[in-house]
Amino acid sequence: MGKQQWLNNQEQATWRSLMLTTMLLEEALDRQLQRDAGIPHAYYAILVTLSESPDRALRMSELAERMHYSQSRLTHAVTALERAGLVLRHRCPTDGRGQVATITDTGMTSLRPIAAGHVAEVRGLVFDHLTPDQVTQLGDICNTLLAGLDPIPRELNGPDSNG
Amino acid sequence: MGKQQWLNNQEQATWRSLMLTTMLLEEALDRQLQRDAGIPHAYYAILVTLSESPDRALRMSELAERMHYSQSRLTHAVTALERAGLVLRHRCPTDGRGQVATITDTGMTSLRPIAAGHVAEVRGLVFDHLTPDQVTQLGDICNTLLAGLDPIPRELNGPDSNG
DNA sequence: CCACTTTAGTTGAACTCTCAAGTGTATTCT
DNA sequence: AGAATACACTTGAGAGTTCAACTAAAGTGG
Repeated sequence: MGKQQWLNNQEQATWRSLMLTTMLLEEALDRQLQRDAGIPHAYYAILVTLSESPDRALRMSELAERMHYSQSRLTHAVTALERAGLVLRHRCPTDGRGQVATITDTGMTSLRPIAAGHVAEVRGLVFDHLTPDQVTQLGDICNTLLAGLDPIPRELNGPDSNG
Repeated sequence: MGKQQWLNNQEQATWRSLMLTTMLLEEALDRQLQRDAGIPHAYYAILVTLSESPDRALRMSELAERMHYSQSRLTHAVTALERAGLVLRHRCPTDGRGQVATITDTGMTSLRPIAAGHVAEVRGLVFDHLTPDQVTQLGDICNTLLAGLDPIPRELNGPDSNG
């Protein structure tokens, strides 16, 4: 009746490889950053996003949306980064509810060597092993899957279809 | 000198897509299993591995190695699964240090519908969107990366090269 | 202007995982 | 056999995440 229910052998093998690869890759990235910078990968990503933003600052909600983190996750993370002196938080001037997170000078200075080490790890674990064609294939596959995974439409705010 | 240090534009875009894809995928799998079965994806994987093993049982260390989990992680996980009545633990008869984890009848019975729901999720999020060629490409890419990521050689215990 | 609802963000508890230390059982070496 | 070492597993503390309240400020409609 309709859709096939189970995975065939090739799909099953691919699935197990994919799950193992993503697990080991995330662990390797976390280990490297924790060892060399004392922060997890998720926190590093926050610092990078802030460093690339105008005035090195973003509203908490805007930051959460870009990172695809929950607000709670972001609050906890920014609290930790603030304790570490890498980020500052202050009230938003135009909206009394809002907070603006800013990466500090210390944060910016720390980030350069951390990013270099991280990129070296990414090259060494991923891109050094793939052909240009494979990079293209991987990008295409991920973008295809993102269309189904990402609740937020990318590149364009679709018109609301309900209401 | 020598190796290129930074990622080119295509690599950077691919990398961001990959990180986002793996994050959203893991989150979706965890959410579905937590909602429908009350356990996280990592625990589900343990149950599956046990259910496929002879006598539905494995030594803790053997299980940890197959899952690529730390022993500590596995101990905590099995403790939780035992509390839930899905797994049992008892002393290994041939080695007083060892423990053998067994999936219970309850665990086996619960697993069938849980697995069906999980597979449906995997199909719906991944394989329904990919062409057969893409599945092959993805499998090849993952296996390539695993060679560099996986400390344990697969399919063959290589001869020990030290000593 | 005052209730009602929405939005922004925080909080705290529960859970999972990591890391370092600890317990107890084999194994090895002399 | 006895000491030293290695192995299997557990424990507990700390960190990061989720989830369900909760606080407080905007917006909305009478």
